[in-house]
Amino acid sequence: MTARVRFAPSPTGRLHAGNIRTALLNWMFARKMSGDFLLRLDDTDSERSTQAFAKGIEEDLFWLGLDWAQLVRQSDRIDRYAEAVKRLKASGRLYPAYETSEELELRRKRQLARGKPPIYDRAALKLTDEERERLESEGHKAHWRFKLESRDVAWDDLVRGRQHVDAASLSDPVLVREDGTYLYTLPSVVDDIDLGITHVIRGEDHVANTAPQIQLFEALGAAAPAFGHHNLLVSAEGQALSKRERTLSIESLREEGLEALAVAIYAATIGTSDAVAPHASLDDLVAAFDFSKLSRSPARFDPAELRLLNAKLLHMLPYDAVAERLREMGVEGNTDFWEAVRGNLNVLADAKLWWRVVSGPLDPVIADKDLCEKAAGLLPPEPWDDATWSAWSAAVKDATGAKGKALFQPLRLALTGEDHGPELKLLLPLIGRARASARLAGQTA
RNA sequence: GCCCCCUUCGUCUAAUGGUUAGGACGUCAGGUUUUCAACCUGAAAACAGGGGUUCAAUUCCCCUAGGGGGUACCA
Repeated sequence: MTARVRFAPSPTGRLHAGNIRTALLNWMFARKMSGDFLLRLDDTDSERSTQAFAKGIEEDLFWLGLDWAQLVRQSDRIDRYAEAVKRLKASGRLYPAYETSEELELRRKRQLARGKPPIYDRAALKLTDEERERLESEGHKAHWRFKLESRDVAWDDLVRGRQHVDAASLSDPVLVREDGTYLYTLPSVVDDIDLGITHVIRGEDHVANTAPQIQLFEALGAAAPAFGHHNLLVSAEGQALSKRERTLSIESLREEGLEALAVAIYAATIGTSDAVAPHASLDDLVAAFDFSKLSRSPARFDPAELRLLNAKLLHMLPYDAVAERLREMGVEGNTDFWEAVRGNLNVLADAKLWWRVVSGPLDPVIADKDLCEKAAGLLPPEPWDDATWSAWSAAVKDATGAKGKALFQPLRLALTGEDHGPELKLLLPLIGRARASARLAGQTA
């Protein structure tokens, strides 16, 4: 049996770091098993779901390099859910209830105050036919609850090992609202059955959901898939990742200019025993991937650490990997240029700065006028290569008596306008004699 | 309130009833670059606290503290 997994975000916002960790884990598992990775948009909540968010999610995944074999929208599958409801009603597992949510909330608070677990008391189950009819005739509409079997539900979790949840400690989940719309649990299970999902890989926040869902799979006559619940991400400060955490949206990380690969490696690798380190591609990560490497405690998502990884990744990337994107940003340098400057980049767009340094125009900074003038006079004729710099700078040293920092800083400042950067040995031939000469004279070039 | 999970260098983690508790990132130092960055080498740096069990506990048990998750007509 080939593995089939799914990533099922609800399009009620853009993807954030925590979401893509789930997506990545699913995708990598599918890759490793040569299985299918499906994208399922859980858009049954028509109030909060939007087309724009759905589009955004697809964009984010595409950017990260996660491709899906199939895209499914729950809003297209309402008929299937209705059919499942019919079957559950027929088998007596779904029962109507008439409490309002305000009423239920009040009841929960009372139970809590008395130190009791806030579990639904199944009052609706005790309603007689007459009482139900009266409620209906008074205009009350029913919502429908799934009647749980009071027993221990166990499964072998892919990451957490043997898990037990006592269904008796859970409320019977509402599956259908008064207005006929469905709550997460039902569509999710129906889809997993219809789509032949073999492994459900999701965040730890779903552990308790798994028990009712396993019962639902069984009530619908299907075998439950395998489950794996990964650790969640927390902020750099160690606090829970808020769903509104704008700074950690994938969109914002992309806008910051970070590499998709760095973001993916970071999100997939923190909280595992694999080192957070650059890899040439996502596939390099797949080979080493294993659920047993996931920690069971929350991992910190630290943007500062991600930026460091991004820089390290850039430093090892070959020219071919970035050539097209460099051209798109107007950087026409070739391999020589790339290899000279990549070690000084934090984000790829920094290459634009160094491209301007080698191709102009640029305002030089003249820190030592006398030295620069003498240096200009000593510039050898072209052609230049990477031996030119040391010969020339030695000549300048002899002529001026300047050495060390006093020699190199003024030259760097004049030639590049910056007080730091790639080796001048490599930069100088790229800048060329004409520009170097002009800049040493304080002219924009 | 109750239930579940977790706690090892600053961070992500490895291992183990007896170890100099290992690695990676960061930090610091040195080297290289007659400058800076990049790069190379090295160093400092941890078993949350308290009780047990044991010849021996970071490892097993209990308690406390802290963190995370759940307890929805959210997903």
